Amino acid sequence: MDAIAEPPPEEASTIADRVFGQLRQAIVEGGIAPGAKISEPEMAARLGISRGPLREAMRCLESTNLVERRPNLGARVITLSSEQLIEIYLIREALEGLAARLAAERMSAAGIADLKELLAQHRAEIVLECWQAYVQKEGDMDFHYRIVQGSGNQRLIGILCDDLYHLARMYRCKFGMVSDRARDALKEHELILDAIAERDGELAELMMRRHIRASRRNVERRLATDTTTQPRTDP
Amino acid sequence: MDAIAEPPPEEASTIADRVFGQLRQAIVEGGIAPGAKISEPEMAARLGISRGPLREAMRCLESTNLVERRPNLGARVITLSSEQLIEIYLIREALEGLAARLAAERMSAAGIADLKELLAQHRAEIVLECWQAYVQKEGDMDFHYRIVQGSGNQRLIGILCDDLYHLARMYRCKFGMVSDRARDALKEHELILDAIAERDGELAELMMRRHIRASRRNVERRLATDTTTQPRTDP
DNA sequence: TCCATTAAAAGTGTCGACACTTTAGCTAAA
DNA sequence: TTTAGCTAAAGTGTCGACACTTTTAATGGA
Repeated sequence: MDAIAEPPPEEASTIADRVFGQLRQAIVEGGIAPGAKISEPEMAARLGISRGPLREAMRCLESTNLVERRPNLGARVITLSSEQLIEIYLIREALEGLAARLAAERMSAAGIADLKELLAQHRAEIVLECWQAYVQKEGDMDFHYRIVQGSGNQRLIGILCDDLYHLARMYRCKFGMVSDRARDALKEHELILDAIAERDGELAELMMRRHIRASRRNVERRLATDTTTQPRTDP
Repeated sequence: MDAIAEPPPEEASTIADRVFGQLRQAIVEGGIAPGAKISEPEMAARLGISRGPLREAMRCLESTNLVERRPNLGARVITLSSEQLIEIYLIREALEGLAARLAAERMSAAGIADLKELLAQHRAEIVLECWQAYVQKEGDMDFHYRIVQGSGNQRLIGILCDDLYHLARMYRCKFGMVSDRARDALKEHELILDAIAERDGELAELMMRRHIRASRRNVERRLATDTTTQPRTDP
């Protein structure tokens, strides 16, 4: 198996940066299993680079909480627990609520129009019966991603888009999340966008928090009852 | 001048980790000026190490947003703007509000007792007329730090204690913040702690958000009127 | 057979050296 | 004098090699 993808079209000017992106993608999408040890000589050989840039990339992965490193013992991909997933939902509720409020105040009219188009497209997909794909595929994250971008708060964008969203995606790839909440989620997205379009920051924040809270409770319910959503423990 | 402190008592087992801590402290406390370029050969020589571990430490500093690195151009300490300071306050309001709510639900009785003692000590200091020191010295941050720790949310702790608090301290070292809000802040702290002690998460969150909002507005007011709090632009 | 000791192998941490890029300074022409 | 081009210096990015630590395997004794 070839767990690490080829250098993506947009080439980073330095090997360490490129490898960081490659490894992050491989980890998030499951190409490198959670808990797996990453041997520096082996990985460097597989990537055709030396250990120097690889170690720099590993440091970045450690800083973004995708690998855990212990001195003299090496690095392992983090393992996913349902507790950590809930932790992330709680943080997202707080931060994306803020993002929605700021987006309502500062997002450009063009950005809002784009989002309306995106939601229209999602609505069409749901009607076409392939609606399971809505939340499952990156449609949901795409919506959230754009609102965070629209907040204009660079540090907020960094925390959510550079760190938490990759983790959230990792969970989605690991647990086979097939959401039954697509219709509700789309409706909630529309309410959020309406509030943003009317520049009602207070309402946008309230709606976003309620939306993420509903997602979290949905996950909590599944975790409590459905054993198939437990993380697989690959040998 | 010797901008970089000696290895702190608690020795990290690897050079890169230790140097990361040293450089972070030097940057936060102003030993290395904002905007200053960090030359790898020069810094490595000053620290008596080679460039390998230094580069790893720089990568970590970049991940924590304390330095900005551009390929082939080197790394510079970030510059502080009042806009970014406000960004941080907004994020803290959201996240520490969450932390206060979780702390009210999960903090140990012993932890609450310790906090009460801390506030009593702060109250005594204020009465002793050296009350300017309260917010200025790390007393304020100490209180916030413990509440975040009390939340038990590991990822929340990481975001606030590993990243944002160092930035906040950097701002405090740079702008000569002599707060006139010590008495108000202490009162607010007491209200927050009361809510936590009564396990009233909703109220604790509300009070914490209000407290941080008040701090932000205080800063905004100063930034608007007082030119002495503008960041110094060292040559 | 089982456990302790020990030697070898693998792996991480660190260093010095080299290639390529960027910058600074200098020369020369307009 | 100014500016364009060129050259040398400095700096970053990358690599291979070595030292020390951890793990594995083997050997020996009980």
